[in-house]
Amino acid sequence: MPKNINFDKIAHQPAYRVVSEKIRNAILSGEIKTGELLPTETDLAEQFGVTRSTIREAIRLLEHGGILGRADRKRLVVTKPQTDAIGRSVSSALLMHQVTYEELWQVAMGLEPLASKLACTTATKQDKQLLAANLVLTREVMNDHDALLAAEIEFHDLLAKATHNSALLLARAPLNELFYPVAWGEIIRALSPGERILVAHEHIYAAICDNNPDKAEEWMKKHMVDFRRGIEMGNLGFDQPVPVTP
Amino acid sequence: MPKNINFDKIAHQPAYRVVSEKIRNAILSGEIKTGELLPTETDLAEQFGVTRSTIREAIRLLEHGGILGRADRKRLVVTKPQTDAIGRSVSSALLMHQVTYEELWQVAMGLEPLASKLACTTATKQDKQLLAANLVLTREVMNDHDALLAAEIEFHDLLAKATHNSALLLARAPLNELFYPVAWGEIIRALSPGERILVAHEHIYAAICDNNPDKAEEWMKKHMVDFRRGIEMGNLGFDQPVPVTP
DNA sequence: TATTGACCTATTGTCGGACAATAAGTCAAT
DNA sequence: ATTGACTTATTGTCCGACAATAGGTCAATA
Repeated sequence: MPKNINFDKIAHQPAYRVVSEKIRNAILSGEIKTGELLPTETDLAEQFGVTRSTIREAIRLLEHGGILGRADRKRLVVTKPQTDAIGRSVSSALLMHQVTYEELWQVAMGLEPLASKLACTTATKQDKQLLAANLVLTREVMNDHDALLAAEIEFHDLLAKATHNSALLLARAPLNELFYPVAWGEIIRALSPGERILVAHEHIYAAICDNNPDKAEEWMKKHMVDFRRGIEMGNLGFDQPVPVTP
Repeated sequence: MPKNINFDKIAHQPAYRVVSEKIRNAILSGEIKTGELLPTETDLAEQFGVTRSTIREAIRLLEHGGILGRADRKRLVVTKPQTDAIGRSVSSALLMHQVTYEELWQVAMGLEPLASKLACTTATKQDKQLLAANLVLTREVMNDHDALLAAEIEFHDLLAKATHNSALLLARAPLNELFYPVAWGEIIRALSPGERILVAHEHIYAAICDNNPDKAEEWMKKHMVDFRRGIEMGNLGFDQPVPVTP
């Protein structure tokens, strides 16, 4: 038996990780501000005392998280990660966990009514205008499946944006990315529920304009329950994993 | 004025992106299964017809999302992204958006009561045992601020895991990562609310064992409202951005 | 004046080769 | 069954090179 001495596992990080962390910290701590250009690769290589290849690997590591983007396709720039950028990572993760419609719906049930409620007090005039425009659009494309799907997704997205809550936006990113496109897509093709969708959206919109959080929340709940029924009636099993569709 | 002909912006992707996408698709489509080793860098370079450097950059791109990890610190292996891996990306994003306590609390209000409710029907014996053990631990470390904080965070984490809903786990990752550590940390140091925390946790646990979703949800809501009051009473403003603490 | 063109420069994307460090495997010795 | 010595495969890092191109400057042109 070994003595009961325990050494900590020593943490030998490869250089590209170390560099990546340092850059990440510099960005998060505000040392390099959003919108600023990152030094050129050659500069960085010199500063950190490593080769350009190493720097490049470090940069790639950050690029995926959306912290770094490119201004004009050449120089790298520090960016606020947009929800869709981060959403892709999350979606990949969920797909690999074989997330089911049921699971996503449960999250939607937690977040979407909340978004409706919050939007009542936070929505600006512009937010409301965008929502109104979306309603008009929805009515127009009622019979075009693809366009209707896009409009439906946009409505929920606009609503979430109207909360001006970035945490909420990020938390519901997978809904935009995975859930609605696939699930609503199926439902719309199978049941043509355009009218029902529009009615729900209109009530939610009205509630927001009336500054009536309870009503907004309530209608969104109804809308989501309706949605669930749609899935159940369609051929797609509610407890099935969401299929991979690139 | 230019003629109203519009060409699509041509999408010239650098090779490392293309390669990264191809590997990503191969993984998501199940062509390479979870747990399998990725071919060696030299192999990949040959297969794709690019240099090893390019392959490496492509790999780094995926590594950040947690799709790739390493089995034994050498060969790369395909992994299911764990919540903490993805959580770090999301947290970075939120920090850069200067997310406030208020925003995170709102999300918590949407997700945590939901988790409590769901856990009632999904928690296994083992889940309950873990929760019970956590309660014992909490009682023991009641006066040790750091340990209490850790136990409190663990309780919520265990609860979320008991739902066996990966979408929910991922959505609430930033709470674990950002919100609780910082906010609870402050509250615990300032108010020593150990007793109140324990009582709430015990009620939630009891509700789960009784299979009483409404009660579980209700107590979690109370718990979160309590939490909010704690923040408001402490010196940290509720509408302040969460500080960057690496 | 505003667009075009020619030119130069800085920076990224990609290549190829090189070598050290180190997991992993093999086989013999204890 | 563990240790040790040896070999091999693979990653981490370095160096140097070059093509492609975005950006800037400045003159020529309509």
